[in-house]
Amino acid sequence: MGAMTEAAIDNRDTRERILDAAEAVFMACGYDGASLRQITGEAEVNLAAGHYHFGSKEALFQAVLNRRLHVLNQERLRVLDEMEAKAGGAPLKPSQILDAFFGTLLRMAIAHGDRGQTFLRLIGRTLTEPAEFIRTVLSKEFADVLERYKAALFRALPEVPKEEIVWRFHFMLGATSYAIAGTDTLRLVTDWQTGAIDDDLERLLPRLMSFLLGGLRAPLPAAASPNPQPRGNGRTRRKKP
Amino acid sequence: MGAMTEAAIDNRDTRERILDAAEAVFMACGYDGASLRQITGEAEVNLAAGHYHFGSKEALFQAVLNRRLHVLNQERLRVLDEMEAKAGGAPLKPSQILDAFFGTLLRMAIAHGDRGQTFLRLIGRTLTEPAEFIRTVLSKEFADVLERYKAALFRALPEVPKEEIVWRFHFMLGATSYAIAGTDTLRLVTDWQTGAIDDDLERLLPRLMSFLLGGLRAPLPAAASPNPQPRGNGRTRRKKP
DNA sequence: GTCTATACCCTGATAGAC
DNA sequence: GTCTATCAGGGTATAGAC
Repeated sequence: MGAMTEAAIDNRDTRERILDAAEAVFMACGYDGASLRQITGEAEVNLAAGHYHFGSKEALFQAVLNRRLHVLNQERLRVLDEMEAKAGGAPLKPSQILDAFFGTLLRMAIAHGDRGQTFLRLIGRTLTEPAEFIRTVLSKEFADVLERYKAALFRALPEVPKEEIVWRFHFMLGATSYAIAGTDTLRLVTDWQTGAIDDDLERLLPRLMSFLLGGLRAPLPAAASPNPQPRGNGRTRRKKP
Repeated sequence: MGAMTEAAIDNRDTRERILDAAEAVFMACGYDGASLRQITGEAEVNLAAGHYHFGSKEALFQAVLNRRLHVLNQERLRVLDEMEAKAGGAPLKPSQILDAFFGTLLRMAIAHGDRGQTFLRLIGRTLTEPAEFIRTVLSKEFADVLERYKAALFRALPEVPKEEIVWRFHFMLGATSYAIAGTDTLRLVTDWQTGAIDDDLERLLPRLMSFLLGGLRAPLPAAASPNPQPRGNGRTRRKKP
C-alpha cells in the first residue's frame, strides 16, 4: 500500500487515460475511422503505450466496450431477477421484460448525462459494426443476458412459437440499435434539424417501447404460407384458449 | 458506331469488372475492410484504374451502391404509383405501404437468387455502416422514395402524429436492416446453426411484415409524459374525435 | 482518353534500447 | 513501463506510356 509508488499511479492513469480517449475517439469516428495515433495523442501517451497495455487495436476496443457493457448487462440481470422474484413464479408481462431490457439501457444513459449519451451512441454504433471480431465480442458479452431474457419471453408468451420470439427479439434489437446509434441515421427519414436532441432522448423510451411492444405482440404471420401479401392488417388478436 | 474500337470495348469492360469485383469484396469485407488493391487485383486491372474511373474509394462504393439501389427504389416508386392509381384517391392501407417498401426489397432479392442475396446483405450492411459519407449517399438516394412513402403513411394513418410515424419508420428501417444484414447478427440472439438460410429468406418476409405492422400500428405512447413505465400494454386504441 | 508505374503519407504492429 | 525506429500494407495523386 505504501508501495503505491509514483510509477504505479502513473501506470493506472495511463491505462485509464487511454480507455477514456479511446472511448471518445471510437465514438466519434467508428472503429475503423479511429487511429491509435489519434487516441494515444489525445491521451497524451506514447503510441506504443496502447499496444503495451492492450496488445492491439481490437483488444483496446474490446476493453472500451466491456467496461460499459458489463455494468449494463449486470444491471439488466439484476432488474430481471428482481422482477421475477416479485412475481413469485408467475410469468412476467412482455412490457415488463422489454422495459427491463431496453428501458434499463436508456435510463442508464439518461442518468449519466452527456457521458451516458456518448456511451449510448457507442453501443448503438457498435451493434451495427460489421467487423467480425466485434460480433464475437458482443455475442460473448451478451450470451447470458440474452439467454435469460429469451427464457422470460418464452414464459410470457407461451402461445407464440419460440422461433418467432427469437426473430422478433432480433427485430427489436435492430430497431433499438438504429434508434440509439445517433440522430445521424434519423436524418435519413426526416429533415427536421431538431436541435432538441436531448429532449428527444427522454421521449425516445416511450416511443420505442410502444413500437417494440406492438411488434412483439403482433398477430402471427400466416403459418408456412409464403404469401407475399400479409393479411394481418385488422385488429385480429390471438384468442386465449 | 463503327468507331467502337477495341479500346472502347476494353474500357467498358474495365469499369464493369471493377464494379463487379468491388461489389463482391465490399460485401465480403465491409467498406473499410476492403482494399482497392484487393478489388483491382480481383478485377485484374491496375490499381490506378479504379482511381481513374471512379476517383476515390468512396466514389467507387457509391457507384456500386447506386447501381443496385437505384433500380430498387425505382421499383418501389413504381409499385407505390400503381397502388395509388388503383386506389383512386383513397388512402392506402398501412399493410400495402409496408409491403410495397419492404416487400419489394425482399422479393427482388429472392427473385435474383444468389446474386440477390449478396445484394441484400450488402444493402443491409451498408445501412448499418457508420461512415459519414455513406449516409450522405444514402440520404440522397433515398430522399425521393422516403418522401413519397412518408406521405403515403401520413395519409394512411391520419390519426397518428406525423412525428410518431417518422420515428416508427426509422424503427422499421432498423429492424429490417438488422434482419437482412445477414445471419451473422442473428447469431447474437440464437444458437441454431440453421443451414437452411435460404429457406428462411422466404419466411423472413411474412415474419418481418407482421412485426413491422404491429409496431407501426401500436397504441401511441402516453403523450408528453416522460413516464418510464409505458402503460400501452393493452389493446387500447386511440379514439377518433 | 485509358491505363500503368511509381511515389507519398498514413495506418497498425513490432523489436529493442533505456 | 516507456519510448524510438522500423516495417508492411493501406488510400491517394501524378507523370508518362499507349
